[in-house]
Amino acid sequence: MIADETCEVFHLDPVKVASLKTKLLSEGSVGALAETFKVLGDTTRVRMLDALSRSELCVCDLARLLGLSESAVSHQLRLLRGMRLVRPRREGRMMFYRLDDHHIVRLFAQGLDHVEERRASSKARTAQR
Amino acid sequence: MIADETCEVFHLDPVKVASLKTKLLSEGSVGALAETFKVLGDTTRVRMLDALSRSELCVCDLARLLGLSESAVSHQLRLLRGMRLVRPRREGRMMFYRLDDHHIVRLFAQGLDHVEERRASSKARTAQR
DNA sequence: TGCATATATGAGCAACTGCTCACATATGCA
DNA sequence: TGCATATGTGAGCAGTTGCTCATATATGCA
Repeated sequence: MIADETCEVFHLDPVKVASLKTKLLSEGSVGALAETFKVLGDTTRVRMLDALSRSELCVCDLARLLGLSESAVSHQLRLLRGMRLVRPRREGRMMFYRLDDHHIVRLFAQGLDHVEERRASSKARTAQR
Repeated sequence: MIADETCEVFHLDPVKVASLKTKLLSEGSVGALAETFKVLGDTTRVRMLDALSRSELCVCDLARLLGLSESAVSHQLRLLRGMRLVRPRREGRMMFYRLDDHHIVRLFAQGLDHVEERRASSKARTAQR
């Protein structure tokens, strides 16, 4: 067989394949989902969003609280602003940021559930040995 | 001021800063959360997990279904296996994979909610102009 | 207006990621 | 055992990411 990339034919029932294809997420949904998760897939941004979900903070305080440079924080805030996850509010020369999308809090909570259960089940698995 | 990295003093009430610090997610939780979201932050893996959430598939069919090389799929499956998101089952020379963690499905659903709402509110914002 | 403070941003660099290509491993069957 | 098929994996490369450093912009105040 030449088998360039994949096998020539589906092993799965072709009818099932066709039905599967119609159920898959659209390209747009996949892209949007991945983009959202990608933003959340970085410890710095998770820490920033976590802090901002609890209190509105100026750039300087946020940087200091998390032990980051103001520049790094500012760059990340720009990204988060672009994704409409945080919202700025000017007060004199300071910019106060806060969470603009509380879905994030729920996603964090759900993500933590996942993490916790994974930890618990891996413990159980270790204990069995 | 020398202002090396951040401002010298918090602008926020020090009492509030102290209370905020105790509420923040632990280092471990932050790391685990970011790691989880990072895995989901890639279109290839989103598509793979989406497909596997609907049907158990062998590597070859999965590759063909999504238009990817088997090698690429295999590499990603290794990653997903390591994170216990998918589970393999051997049948002859074929390996069938399926979702091993249905939290993922809920995370996807929740992520899509977020995406949808963002889309809706941005439409509303455009319409206002 | 001129200077200090607070934030934003562009360039550039080191680390990481996801793919391909070549090859290794594992199973079924003649 | 020997060959074909199905999957797994290491190396390497191009693209991306997150940081720092230098500098720009914006605001408050004397």
